[in-house]
Amino acid sequence: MRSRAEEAITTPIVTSPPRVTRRALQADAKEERRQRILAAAEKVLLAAPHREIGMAEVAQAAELAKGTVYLYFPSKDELLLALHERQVEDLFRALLQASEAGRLDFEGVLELVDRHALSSPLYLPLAVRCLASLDAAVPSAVRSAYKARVSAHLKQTGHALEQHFAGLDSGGGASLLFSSYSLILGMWQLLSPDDAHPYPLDFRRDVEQALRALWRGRVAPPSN
Amino acid sequence: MRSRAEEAITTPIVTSPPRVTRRALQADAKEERRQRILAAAEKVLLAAPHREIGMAEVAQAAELAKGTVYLYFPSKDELLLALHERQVEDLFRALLQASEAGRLDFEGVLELVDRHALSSPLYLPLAVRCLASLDAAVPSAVRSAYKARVSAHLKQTGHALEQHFAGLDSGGGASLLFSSYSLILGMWQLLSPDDAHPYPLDFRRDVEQALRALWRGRVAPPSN
Amino acid sequence: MRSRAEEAITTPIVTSPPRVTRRALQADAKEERRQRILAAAEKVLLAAPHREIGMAEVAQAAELAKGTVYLYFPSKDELLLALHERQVEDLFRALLQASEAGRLDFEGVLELVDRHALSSPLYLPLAVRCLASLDAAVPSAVRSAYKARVSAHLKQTGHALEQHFAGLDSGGGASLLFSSYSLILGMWQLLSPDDAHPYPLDFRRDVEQALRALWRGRVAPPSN
Amino acid sequence: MRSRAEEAITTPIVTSPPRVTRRALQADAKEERRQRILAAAEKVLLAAPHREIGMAEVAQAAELAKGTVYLYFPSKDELLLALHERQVEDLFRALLQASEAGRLDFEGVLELVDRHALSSPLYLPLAVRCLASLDAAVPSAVRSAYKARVSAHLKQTGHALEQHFAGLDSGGGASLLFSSYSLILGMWQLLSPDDAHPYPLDFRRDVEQALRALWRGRVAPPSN
DNA sequence: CATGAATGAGCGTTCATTCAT
DNA sequence: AATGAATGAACGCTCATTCAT
Repeated sequence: MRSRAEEAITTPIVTSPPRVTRRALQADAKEERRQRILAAAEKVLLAAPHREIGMAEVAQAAELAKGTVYLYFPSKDELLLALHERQVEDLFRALLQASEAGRLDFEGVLELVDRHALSSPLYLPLAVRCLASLDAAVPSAVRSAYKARVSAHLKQTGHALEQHFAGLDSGGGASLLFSSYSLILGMWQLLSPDDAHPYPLDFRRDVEQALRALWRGRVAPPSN
Repeated sequence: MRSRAEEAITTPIVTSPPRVTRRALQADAKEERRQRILAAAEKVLLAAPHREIGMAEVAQAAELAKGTVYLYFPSKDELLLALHERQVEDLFRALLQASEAGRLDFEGVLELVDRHALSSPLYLPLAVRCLASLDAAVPSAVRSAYKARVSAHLKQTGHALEQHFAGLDSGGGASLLFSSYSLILGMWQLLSPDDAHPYPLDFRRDVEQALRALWRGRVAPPSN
Repeated sequence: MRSRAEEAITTPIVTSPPRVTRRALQADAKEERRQRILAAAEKVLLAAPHREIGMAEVAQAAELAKGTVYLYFPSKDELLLALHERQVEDLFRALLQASEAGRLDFEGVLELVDRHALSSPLYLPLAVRCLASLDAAVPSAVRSAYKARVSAHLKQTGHALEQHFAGLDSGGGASLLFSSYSLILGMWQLLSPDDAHPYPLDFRRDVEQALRALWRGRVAPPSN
Repeated sequence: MRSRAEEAITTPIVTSPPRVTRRALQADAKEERRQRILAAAEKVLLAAPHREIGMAEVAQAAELAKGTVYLYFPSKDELLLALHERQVEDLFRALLQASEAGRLDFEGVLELVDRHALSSPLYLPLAVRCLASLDAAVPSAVRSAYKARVSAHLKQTGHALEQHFAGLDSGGGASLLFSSYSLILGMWQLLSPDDAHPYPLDFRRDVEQALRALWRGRVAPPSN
């Protein structure tokens, strides 16, 4: 590593930009790179949602060297976890927006879940893969932080849900969301991994039916 | 083949074999050896339910050579699948017995599910692992056969379930079992993979709560 | 193993056949089995002349157990060598017959070589395979015996050849046969191993051309 | 990149790198490493020309990790093929040089063939091994490219040969070279694989005799 | 003689990660 | 910060041969 003195010599001219701005710019650039890598991983994964992808592929798709990827993500598992979390947050964001628009009823939630997860060729395979690696390969600090963030989303959206359904007591919203999510995850694993039955055939319908029952058992019976 | 008389002469005293049969020539001895390998795999897996085990470990635990294991199972994935299926069948068998004893209500099912799956350190991790490998690594013929067997169990137990709950129409029993199973599988993945929260703490309770809601939404409301 | 006394008891009736005949019958039966195994190996090999075959395949094709094959051939290499030698002897036998019929000129030899080796999908691949294993995997005693037998054939046929060509001195016939054989073997390896150029296209023609030159260089110029 | 001045400061005394470059970053360094691996393979092979070598041995001999070898050669078969081709090219290069020096008569060719192939403990065993694996284990694109390169060499040297021998028509040179090569390859397999008769005894003499006949049959009779 | 279950050494290849440049 | 060459542990599977039955 080069000493400060050296640096002063080799970068003699560019002195100007104020510290804060510079840092901010760098931070922006860094975040941009991160997103670019995630986008690359997503692209690669979309081409073959089931196959386990390699870091070389991701790096190539991001037009970066393999080593560079490791400057932004400490491991493959955490890279994939970050991608997964981005998708989770997209879903929660959509749910919150629906909540603000007063459309957080069963149909509204189902539609968003369908759009973000059920119909995405990526969401559920990636979710399963990441959950499997969570405790085997991810440092516990990272795992805990991830779980805490998801919990917070869950709690927040759960609260919103409780506004819409009188039958839900405090915490009941988060709990309902959680079990709904579990249900979807489990059903996908039991139904989807089959080339004979491509994705959306019965899966969408079966999930809807089960979710409807689950919600009916929790809150005042929905339309059905 | 030697006559009984001869046998009496040449093996005069020792009636039962002094040691475990070294070679499995009869069909039942072969089945026994198969089970022994499965037991060995189970033992190895129990020591570290999360880690991916190797065939060498299994062979060693079974006191057999690596190649011998491959006489009984064509691949690691199919060995694990067989182990998983054995556990699945144990559960279904227990459910059928409960059905015959007229105890196939929610509490009865929950208790059996708890005993066989929730409380087993093996069942759910193995289930997830096998489901993940089902389409990636298992020949489609084997996959289809496995699915068909499980479907048959599901249908049979579903029918039995429909006897107990007037609210279930034909096929509703299997469907309810299926979504219950999905729910458990999903919740396990979301909750369990954490060394900080060892298995049975909240998991059991949360699963019960969610299952109860699911069933309540499907059939005449259970006790709760 | 059973004692003589036991044998006397368990095979009480069949006493008659004279020793010699019996041995001869057994020897015949044994030889028949040997040939049957060789035929099975040939059949398997014909199905895929390039692939390395397994003893299990041979045993199955011979409708015998794997272990039984080892009662007749001490190893896979020697089994294949025996098969190869049988083909070599077929060729030599045909050459001798041609010699006795006075047709051991170039055209006659070429025709027989073509029929037995060039046109056979088995001969040359097997020859190369066996030659490769000769010193690596075959006991030296077996190797020497094989070489001696082939040398004898070579010498005998060489002598016959010398009758037809005044230009050949003593030993020249065997030498010419030997180099002809080498030429064919080498050309096959350089030309054949290609899916793009299936066997008989140019190979036959090129071999003939080269052989003709070789013979022309040795003896009084042949017809061409 | 650091300026010369800087370098002078940070690495004040030692001018040339004290040890072999650890990383091959430049194209020529990469080529050098490729050659080093080939040299290592050659060394290992020389120790036991018949035995099938392993990549681990090659890597160890090259003082590299096993994985590194795979950065330069996609498979063992292609590594060996590259080594073989290097030897083939050495031979063709020598033939061309002889041609330019006007010494491409029979004696000249024989001497070069002797030096490069017959007397090398490596050349012919490796040639046979590579020819055997060419269609079984090498991607067809690689195979075709290899064959094309050898064909080009053959054609070029064949043309040169035709200058020296009036009796050779167009294409006759390549054809003569080709059959000569076949003859050598075949004779080596028939004669050499024997520990009782180490290489150079009769082999050299027999090859010469056969080649002489082959050439005599093609062109104006050489001295003999 | 016949069987076929059991053996176990042997190996090429991948790929996440590191670190010299 | 960026690169990409180097690393090396990890592993499932085959199959010729043996030998208990």
